[in-house]
Amino acid sequence: MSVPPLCEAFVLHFGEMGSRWGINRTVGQIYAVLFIAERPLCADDIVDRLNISRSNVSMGLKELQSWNLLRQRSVPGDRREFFHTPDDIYAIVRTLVDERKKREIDPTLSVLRELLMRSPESESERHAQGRMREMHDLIELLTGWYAEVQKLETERLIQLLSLGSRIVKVLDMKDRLFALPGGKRNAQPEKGT
Amino acid sequence: MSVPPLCEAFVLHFGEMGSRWGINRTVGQIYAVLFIAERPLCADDIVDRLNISRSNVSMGLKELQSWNLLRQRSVPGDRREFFHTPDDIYAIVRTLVDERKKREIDPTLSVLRELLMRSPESESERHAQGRMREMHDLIELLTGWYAEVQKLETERLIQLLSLGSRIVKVLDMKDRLFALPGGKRNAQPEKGT
DNA sequence: CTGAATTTTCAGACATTTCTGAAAATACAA
DNA sequence: TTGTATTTTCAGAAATGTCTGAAAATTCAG
Repeated sequence: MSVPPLCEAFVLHFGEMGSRWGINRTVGQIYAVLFIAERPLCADDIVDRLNISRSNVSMGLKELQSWNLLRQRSVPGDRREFFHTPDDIYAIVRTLVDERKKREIDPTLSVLRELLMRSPESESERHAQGRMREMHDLIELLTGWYAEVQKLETERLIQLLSLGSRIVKVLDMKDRLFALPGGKRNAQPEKGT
Repeated sequence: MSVPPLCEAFVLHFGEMGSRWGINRTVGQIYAVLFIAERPLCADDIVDRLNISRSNVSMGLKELQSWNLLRQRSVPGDRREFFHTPDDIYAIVRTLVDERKKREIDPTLSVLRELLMRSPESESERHAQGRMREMHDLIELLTGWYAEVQKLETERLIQLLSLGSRIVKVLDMKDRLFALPGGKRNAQPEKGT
């Protein structure tokens, strides 16, 4: 591998983690190289940096593209394609989570929906269906929340994230505001509880 | 496979999804069987239901235990161990997310921390380190938020999740309360914080 | 202790995934 | 069009992962 030591450590780590992330070593390394590159890279740049075959790079790039993780740029007068990752790391994470949800959660949700439509034909099927419903409802709650949060601008998201569990205090405050004696929606803070 | 049709469909799906979830087919199926079972099962019960070898079940159970996904119960006068999944599906998801974080995120965070301590020895290393810092800071923000939320009781968590993006309205309200004319921190509900 | 019931380990068979080089396809300048 | 640069495809080699049966280990009643 022909990259500076610091970069090499990063790239190797991404390669090793690849398998845990459901992509393979090479794909992880290609992504890492692109992520830290100072400029968009063409396929041969990646071959040089990682010492892997050209065809492997081609397949790896295809894979990353199927995850919507790459942008490409073509230089006038140059026939090659240059690849880079988005600058905005928040956007990257949004994409990543979206894609994982699409591959790892949505199919299950749709199978569960289908199975919940069927009529159980025994006590054990009835029980199983109960468990499936619990799973279904929780996944819906989580993905519904995610869909909502996904709509927020980065600014708002950071605000929310920074709040952490202190969000509970805000929720409490809201509850108190809305739960005053003498009717709802009376914004006098002090009285209630 | 000797389970009712509805259960079979569920189990087969979990098997197929297994590879996307970073576990193998058999382990996915074993989990599925335990998840929908009406009572704790012993290893041989699983062999019967899935038609796989006893040793495979043994390894699969070990794997699931390493994920903290199983509870076991021993019946007096019976030498066998019986396995089951927790009843509380929220607890299951908490465990799942914890374990995935531990395996998929924490190692990266620690590598990033280490790499950010090093001194860059070239312009390209400096740039790479900048990207690593962005990644590091975002992961810290996300995992920090997660750690906070993990502390909430299920009740609170559901409240928060149900709110979805309407949380923003609550945040706005909070901002307005704290940003009234006449100095900061004046419109708080209770005086002493 | 012995011996039966049960679980675990592990070498090798089998299956799947990843990687390569060579060939085919594509894109485009001249 | 031809020729060259570049990308993609794909068959098979290499590597990795999964599964099984047999043997070893463990557990516990008697």
